[in-house]
Amino acid sequence: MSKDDRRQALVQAAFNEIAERGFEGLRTREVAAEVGVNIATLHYYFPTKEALIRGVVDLAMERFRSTLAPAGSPADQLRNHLRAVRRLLRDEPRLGTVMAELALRSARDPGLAEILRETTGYWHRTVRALLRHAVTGGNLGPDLDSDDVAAAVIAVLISMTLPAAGADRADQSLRQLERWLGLPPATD
Amino acid sequence: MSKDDRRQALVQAAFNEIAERGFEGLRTREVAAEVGVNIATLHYYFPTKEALIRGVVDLAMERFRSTLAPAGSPADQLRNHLRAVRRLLRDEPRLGTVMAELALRSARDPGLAEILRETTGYWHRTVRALLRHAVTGGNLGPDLDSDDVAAAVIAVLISMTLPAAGADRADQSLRQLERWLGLPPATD
Amino acid sequence: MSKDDRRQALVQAAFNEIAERGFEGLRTREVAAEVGVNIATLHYYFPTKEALIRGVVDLAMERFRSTLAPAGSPADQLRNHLRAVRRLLRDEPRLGTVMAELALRSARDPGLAEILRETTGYWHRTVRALLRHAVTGGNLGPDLDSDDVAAAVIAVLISMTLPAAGADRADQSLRQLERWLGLPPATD
Amino acid sequence: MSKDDRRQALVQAAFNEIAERGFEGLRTREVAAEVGVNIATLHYYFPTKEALIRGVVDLAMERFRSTLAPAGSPADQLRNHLRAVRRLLRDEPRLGTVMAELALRSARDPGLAEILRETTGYWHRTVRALLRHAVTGGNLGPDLDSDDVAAAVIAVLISMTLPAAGADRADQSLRQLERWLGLPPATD
DNA sequence: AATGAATGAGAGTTCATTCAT
DNA sequence: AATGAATGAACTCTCATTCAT
Repeated sequence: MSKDDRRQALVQAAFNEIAERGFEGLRTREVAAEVGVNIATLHYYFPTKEALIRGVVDLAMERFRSTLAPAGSPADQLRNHLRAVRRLLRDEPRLGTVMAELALRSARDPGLAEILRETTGYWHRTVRALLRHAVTGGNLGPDLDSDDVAAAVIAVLISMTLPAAGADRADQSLRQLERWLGLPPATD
Repeated sequence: MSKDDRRQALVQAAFNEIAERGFEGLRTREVAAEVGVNIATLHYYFPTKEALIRGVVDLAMERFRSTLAPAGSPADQLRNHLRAVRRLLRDEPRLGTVMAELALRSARDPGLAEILRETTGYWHRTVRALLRHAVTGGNLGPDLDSDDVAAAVIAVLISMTLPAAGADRADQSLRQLERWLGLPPATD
Repeated sequence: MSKDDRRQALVQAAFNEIAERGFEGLRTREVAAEVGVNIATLHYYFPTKEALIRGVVDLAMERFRSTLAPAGSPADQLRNHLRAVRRLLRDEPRLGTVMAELALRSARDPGLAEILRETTGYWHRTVRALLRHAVTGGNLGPDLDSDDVAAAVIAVLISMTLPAAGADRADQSLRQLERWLGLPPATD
Repeated sequence: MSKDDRRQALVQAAFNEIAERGFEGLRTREVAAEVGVNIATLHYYFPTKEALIRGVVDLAMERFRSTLAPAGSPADQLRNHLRAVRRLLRDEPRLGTVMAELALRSARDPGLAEILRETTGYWHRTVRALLRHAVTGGNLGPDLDSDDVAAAVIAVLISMTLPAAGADRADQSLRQLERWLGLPPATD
């Protein structure tokens, strides 16, 4: 197993632990055990627990950002984006959980806060661009190309990372969002 | 200081600690110190850390539920509710943080999950009732009285408990929500 | 309840706790709870845990010493003594347990060691006197009136306070002792 | 120092602590300090205090059982056994104390009770066999080959683990036991 | 005579981190 | 590159004791 593979395995294990036990329950020994290596080996790859967490942040950000890439014909990109995010959070609920954990932690971690701010900003600009394309293409009313709409879209998607509402609520709110955007509701 | 006051002081201190350091950083000694009592005194009031956390759950739920009570004339109740929640989370950002922490923790704590499920259910029914009143009163189009709309409203409000978006984004998304609901945007 | 009765109730409760959990598990709060009084009340009667233990020592010694008093006709006193001790330990196994606990503790408690030394000495002299009477009365061979025999008798009886051997072993050893002493074996 | 040596050192230190302070006064930190390691190191070898105590049980049982092995010509084995046990308890009084502590604890610890029951049973059978050999060899009257005699022998020896009687009493009772068994009294 | 409230000291246990090998 | 062994610091929780009432 290459050095990089092992690094990734450790990060992935830490990711899983955070998803299942929260930062509250994250134990480096558990992470090492999950990968089947000694705790000292973990510290060989990541000098501190914090460094390991940085690795998890990078992993989560990368996974999420790869979903943001516009896909499909311009006319469909907005609807595809909503569906892609919903599918991501449904198929990989751990990612949503970890991102929510990171969001809460960012209040005490300026470096993390900056990273999330950048990602959120990029996401906002992406959604805004999708709105613009949809308006331009005649698929959306012109009043829907605004920061406020982008923020609302993102708000609904972000709320899906918290388990409070439940999966059904997530579907309902997303459906309504699509109605407000004038998109035919998703059915998958 | 009465026994009940001290209990409340301890719960409040734990609440503050969770808001500032997360469950990850909650330390009973810190809670006791914040109230100015010995750690043994804390255990005199709450036999275990978990019991103290239960106290925090009760406090958070009570604070939040007291905001749900409809206020103002029926025609204004929906708009008032949105504003009340936004104001609550703006004036008391700790409550939002704690509730998000609780939401994440509920994935590992069935008892807590049940409590949140109940509160969310109650909230949903409340919003749904407000929508119905608004439709009945002619302030809202009839298609807006649905579980989907209630879920969307709640989703936007819930997203405000996570710091990821930032205060500005919260305002934007709420303003757009009010537009979609046909309510004049809040200005305070 | 008179002051003295309450004192006695506390001592008895402590006695029971020692018998059931050993000094290892003796908790003043548990003692107070067993009597139904506040822990502070216990400290009103016994300023320290050690003082309470002294009370238990007195109680145990008194109970045991009252068994030592010769009973029956001189010819039967030796056999009666053996039977009385055996019956005491069978009917009140807690007393044996507590006395063994005290014996072990005496290694670290000179005051207690002195008390046990006195009691043991008194017991030894008592048994020795019983042996002498039996010899004088012609019920025992003259070689059985000695410190060695008294010590052996007491050794067998003391061993019955430890649960290691089991009740059957206690009966067996006592029966053999009676044989060696030329007493008809006990049958009850 | 090998891993096994350190384990043994910790067990031996715990053994010493129990002998000197009883289970009542057994403190893991003290045990670690006696060996000169950190308290966390102790928990590296023994996850819990109870596991450490199990180690002490094993040590005590092994030490005691190794004394039970018959030694010398068959004609002398019984006398040698008595002398060996007496010498063991005299030279290593801690072993007697620890075994008495274990005996008392066995009342609250079924696992320990089973271990002691086994050891006592084995001891009983051993003594019984020695009695049989002595009778067969003509060194003992035939009536002395019985469970009752074995039980009496063991009772006298067990009583020596309790300090109540004192060393002199132990010698006296053992001497008398040897007389009853028809063995010339020990003189060492 | 009795108690509720409070505490200092210390218990067993955990955990991220280090270091010699 | 990897590990077994070790640790300092800190954690939750306990307990005998005190004190104002």
